[in-house]
Amino acid sequence: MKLQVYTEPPLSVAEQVLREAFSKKRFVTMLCRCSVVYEGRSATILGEGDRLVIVKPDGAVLVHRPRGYSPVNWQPDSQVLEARLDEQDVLVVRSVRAKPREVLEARISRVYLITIAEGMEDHAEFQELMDEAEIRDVLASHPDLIEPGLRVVRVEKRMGRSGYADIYAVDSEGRHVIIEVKRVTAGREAVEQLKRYVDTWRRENPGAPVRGILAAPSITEPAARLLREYGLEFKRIDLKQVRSIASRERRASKQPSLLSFVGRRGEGAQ
Amino acid sequence: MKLQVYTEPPLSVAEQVLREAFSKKRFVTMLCRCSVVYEGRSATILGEGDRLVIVKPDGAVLVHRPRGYSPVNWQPDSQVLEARLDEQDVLVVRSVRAKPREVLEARISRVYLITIAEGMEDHAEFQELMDEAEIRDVLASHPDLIEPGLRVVRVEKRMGRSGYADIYAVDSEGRHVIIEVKRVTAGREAVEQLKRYVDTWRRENPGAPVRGILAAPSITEPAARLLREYGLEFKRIDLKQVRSIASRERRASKQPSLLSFVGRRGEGAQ
DNA sequence: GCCTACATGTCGACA
DNA sequence: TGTCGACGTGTAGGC
Repeated sequence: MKLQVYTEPPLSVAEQVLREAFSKKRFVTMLCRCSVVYEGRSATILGEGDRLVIVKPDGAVLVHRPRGYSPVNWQPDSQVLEARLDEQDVLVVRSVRAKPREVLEARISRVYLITIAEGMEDHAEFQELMDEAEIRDVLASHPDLIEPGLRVVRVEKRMGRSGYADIYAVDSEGRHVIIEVKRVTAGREAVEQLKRYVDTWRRENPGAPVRGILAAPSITEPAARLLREYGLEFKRIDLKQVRSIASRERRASKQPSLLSFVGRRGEGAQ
Repeated sequence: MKLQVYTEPPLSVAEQVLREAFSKKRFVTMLCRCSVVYEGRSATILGEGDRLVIVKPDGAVLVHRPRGYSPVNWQPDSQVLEARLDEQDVLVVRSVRAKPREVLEARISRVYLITIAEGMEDHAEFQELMDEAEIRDVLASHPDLIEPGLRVVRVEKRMGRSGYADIYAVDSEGRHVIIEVKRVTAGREAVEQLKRYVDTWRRENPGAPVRGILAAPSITEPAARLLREYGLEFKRIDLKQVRSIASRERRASKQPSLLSFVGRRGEGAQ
């Protein structure tokens, strides 16, 4: 990786440096004093202050204030990147995104530092464990975790136009069961989602008995109330248990090497 | 703002620099080669590659890959920040968040650049224009945009436990009208939200006629179908019109200076 | 390209 | 603190 560093460059120098960096699609970070104007789906104005501005090779732009996780302004990607000196000796960095049409402008009055990185190498795989799909798969292959005697018919079953039911099964008494899985506390929205699937199923299978089960580590009180109102059911999922099954089955089937990383420290979220 | 820049520091130097920066709550950016392990609400593993690591004074941590808007790993805030040299001469940066308990570890094999910023000054106001609240207020003060003869009774009316209806009004025939406002294309979720409010209202006012109107710039086909099914209505909102009214009224009432920024360039979304 | 649902979503407001 | 809803949500996946 090659790196260029410019400390306190005059704005005219910064302008040239940024232009070249943008055209050559470098990875740019800039500590500067700037104000920001954005207009697109919404519109925002941010007064002057010290910020970190990041411009990535793919045109992603991030403006970070000294605090917080979220960028105050950004562009997920941009097609046009410009740097120019304004009439009043302000360095204007302008980023335009085509669809939706969005414009972001940082008006920079002072540059503390610019770094230009060329040839950042990053081809590593990103592995996510315990996302909803994995929980769903564990439950599908161990339906007893939900209810004894449950027989899984299908995972990710399309429910007409309503979307996909996570698990579609038949219970010990032959009733159809639609199961919606959530990896976090289920709120009202999860209940509505399950309700939609059950309604769709009922419409397409008039008269046939069907149950709806919301499977999640927990549920909010209002959501539980709504669930009862709709005649649906809740099944608490023990994430620890699911985790241990998932990691065991991953160990048995997939890349055992990577997994050794996990579980070495920390005992997981409570 | 005071700035320290370290180019290609040995890991032992980087360790000391980071420790001091963390303890003194500096704003840190680091270009480095690292792998990342995260465990908390979920768990992830990221192999080695060149990344930008940001640590903010409040403990926010961001790890950015060369592409894309989203950080690949992060910590919205953290209570514990450590830097230490591992047995195998790897610089480990560990960030622990208390609630929920989440741990992020970057294992750094090489440091290209560290910058430590002290005293970043950023007290500027962030102004958002045309968020849902502003659209709602414009519609509330100009109900004719929704329907002639509409009389607004209340804005942000609490609907039992269901949440808040954006606008609560009475139409020209004396029927109650519940209006849900959306800033963007309304999907199924918006329809269900409105339905919930209308249902709640009906339960608390049995027999009284009530209408539900979804006011949005557009609506997805499935959502429109669902809306009809529920006996609710859709009213298309002309964002341009709302925008011009909002900016006119802002100009008349509030800070006219800031507003001069907006509208100078760009003609709005798409 | 539309639509749906997930996300370590984050964040703010309010009961 | 719990719960809810907005967000310029971003992002992946299906059709």
